[in-house]
Amino acid sequence: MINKKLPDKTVERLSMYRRALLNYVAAGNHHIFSHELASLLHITPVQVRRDIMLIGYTGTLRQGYDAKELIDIIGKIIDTREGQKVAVVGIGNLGRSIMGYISGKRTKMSIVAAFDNNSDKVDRVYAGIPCYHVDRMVEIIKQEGISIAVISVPGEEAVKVAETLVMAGIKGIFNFSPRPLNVPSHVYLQEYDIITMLEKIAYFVKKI
Amino acid sequence: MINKKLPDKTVERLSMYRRALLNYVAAGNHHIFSHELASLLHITPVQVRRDIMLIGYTGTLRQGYDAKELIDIIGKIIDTREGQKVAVVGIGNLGRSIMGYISGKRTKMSIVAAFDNNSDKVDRVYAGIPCYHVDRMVEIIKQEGISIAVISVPGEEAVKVAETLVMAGIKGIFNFSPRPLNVPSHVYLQEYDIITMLEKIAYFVKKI
DNA sequence: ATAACATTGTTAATGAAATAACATTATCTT
DNA sequence: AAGATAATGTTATTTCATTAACAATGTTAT
Repeated sequence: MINKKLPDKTVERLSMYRRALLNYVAAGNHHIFSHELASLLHITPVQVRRDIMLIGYTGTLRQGYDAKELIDIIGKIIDTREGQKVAVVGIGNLGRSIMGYISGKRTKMSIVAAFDNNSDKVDRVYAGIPCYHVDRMVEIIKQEGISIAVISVPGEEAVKVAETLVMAGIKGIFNFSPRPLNVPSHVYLQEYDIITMLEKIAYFVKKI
Repeated sequence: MINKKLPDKTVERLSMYRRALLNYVAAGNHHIFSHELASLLHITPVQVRRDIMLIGYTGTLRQGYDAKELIDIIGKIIDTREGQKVAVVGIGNLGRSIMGYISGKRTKMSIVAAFDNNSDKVDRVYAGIPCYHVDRMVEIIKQEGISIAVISVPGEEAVKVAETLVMAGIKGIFNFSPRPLNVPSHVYLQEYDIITMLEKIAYFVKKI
């Protein structure tokens, strides 16, 4: 189908389309128009159609899109057949919150390991996920075939953790710490700095 | 100085510049070149210079920028004199994590109230912040003059919470729930969907 | 059967962000 | 004193994302 990389923002929306569509189907619906899907996400219909065009799916003129088919196509784009394994590094509130979000959801991703350097947390189980000491990161990541890691440790530790993750062969890193990371180009890095985003809101609130 | 709105991404970087500069100054430094600041954030020097140009500050040719001055200027842009008050709605792991991030930090923002609908949590204090029942949101927000709210409730409750916040006169909303919100244009909305971002990483990891 | 309509799919235009190119200038070297 | 250097500040270009315009077409109404 499409082997070309999709635009960043389109991929984000595909994930959101899928979730909205799963609800929609669960409510007993079958077909959906671009303007309906758009209104579920509060975006424009044309953006929906454009995204759907990019993934090579086509609807029908008077019925719109078949919701189930669209869900499947999006799954083929985002998921891998076997599912991707995720590790969470840093079992503070944020780490636990992410573990809670995902474990038990019907996504193809699964969190299979947590890491922390606090011995009180090591060898316990959080949201069904075993917690190991960070010293065992490389070992476990290789052994389990984990491809994605979430960094939710304090800033001071983030750089070191990232280096270890890269060394362990991780493919994607989701960094919530406030330290900008530097990773080789074969590792996909997504950073999100909550404080910065709050400060951005503060700025625009001032301007309103 | 500049009364024109700055670009979104520039504001984000300003926040990150400031934090990097605070460390830099704390380490005893005084002046910084664009390429040094850039390397702290892993971005390009030209982007740093452009951002700094946009805020109307200028460095000196052979010394670069005065770190303290730059910190002050950024403060004038982002902060308000009295500081902005923030509420967190939903005291799950994510809510607590955000409260922990901010309370006690040297930012001008302060979290002054938390809300939850779980009576076990109401009337307790988390990270120094009192937790009220969601039914009292409008009252407390008005009384305290809270301008920004973080929504960290489960999806099902998010829409209702947002409506109440808008009604209470909130100016900025930071939505972590997976439900897209719809707010009037005088409210600044920042949404972040953690699952979606993880799925995006999954996609790009596949593509690498 | 024809016209009006509602919807999709696609191309074109616009806007925002990042990058590149380059002009300027204070300092240092010789 | 003249030239080289290393930095800034700014304009121009490119790239990416969104929005607008519109052509194509199956369905419904008359």
